[in-house]
Amino acid sequence: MERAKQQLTVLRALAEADGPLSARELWSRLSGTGVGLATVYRALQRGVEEGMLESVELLGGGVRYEPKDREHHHYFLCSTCDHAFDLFGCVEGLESLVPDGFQMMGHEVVLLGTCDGCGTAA
Amino acid sequence: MERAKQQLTVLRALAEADGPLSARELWSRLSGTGVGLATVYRALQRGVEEGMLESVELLGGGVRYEPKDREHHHYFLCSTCDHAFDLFGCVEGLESLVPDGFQMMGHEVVLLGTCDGCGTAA
DNA sequence: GGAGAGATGATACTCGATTCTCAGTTATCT
DNA sequence: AGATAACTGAGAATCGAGTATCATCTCTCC
Repeated sequence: MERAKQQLTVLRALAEADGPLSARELWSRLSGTGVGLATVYRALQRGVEEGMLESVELLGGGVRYEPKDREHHHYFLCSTCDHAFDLFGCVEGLESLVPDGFQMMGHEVVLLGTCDGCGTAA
Repeated sequence: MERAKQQLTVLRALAEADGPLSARELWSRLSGTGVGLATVYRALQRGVEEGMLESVELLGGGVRYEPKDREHHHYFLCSTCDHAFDLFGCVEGLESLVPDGFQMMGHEVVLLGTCDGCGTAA
């Protein structure tokens, strides 16, 4: 296997994904390539430091990563396969929910349900 | 201190809170009462089993708990004190974000920013 | 070809969250 | 009061995520 290029392998896999991936998810996708878990973490960390990746936190713990060049978007979390999918578009009227004295600096919307594959398979 | 009533103490503290609390948060609020952490976890677990409590997961890991009798609502997560506040009201237009073939069964909206206390103090 | 720097995989380790264990405590029933 | 079962607090044990370590490998430069 090639060395010194694992970082690229990691970034590429992330770019090809249809949503943010956790370190473990990413690692299992690269399992055939012999990349170590530590390398995945290192590549992700470096990617974030260099501004190429962004870490996102969704429900259920774990941090996931995705390329930073994507527009503002939200996620669909499949309760069956636990995979997160990007959703493009946003919602309105969030400001009206903010109580007096609170300052909203961002928001996160996560839709829950079953994805295409899991819903069909069931 | 009274025994056999710690479960009630825990449920009451949760009912009086202005948002979902994590086990630790709850424990620190009860620190004066001598309730043990294990007891807090036990009370929460029993509360969920008996249908009185609901566990919610927000960004940033940790599971939080709140009484199940509350209406559909969302949360405001303060990035300074890391406390979650209930927000009543909801948003529209979420269905339009769902891709073909996906089935939405629920949604979660979390507003991020600084709460009343933290914003004022800063 | 050889030296040095950076990258890598395997694994040990750390840290926090949650659960388990156990002996002592309390309420209930007789 | 005595027996029994449920409850409790403290601390040990467990588990998973993420990090640190280390010997090895690869690339670059000389």
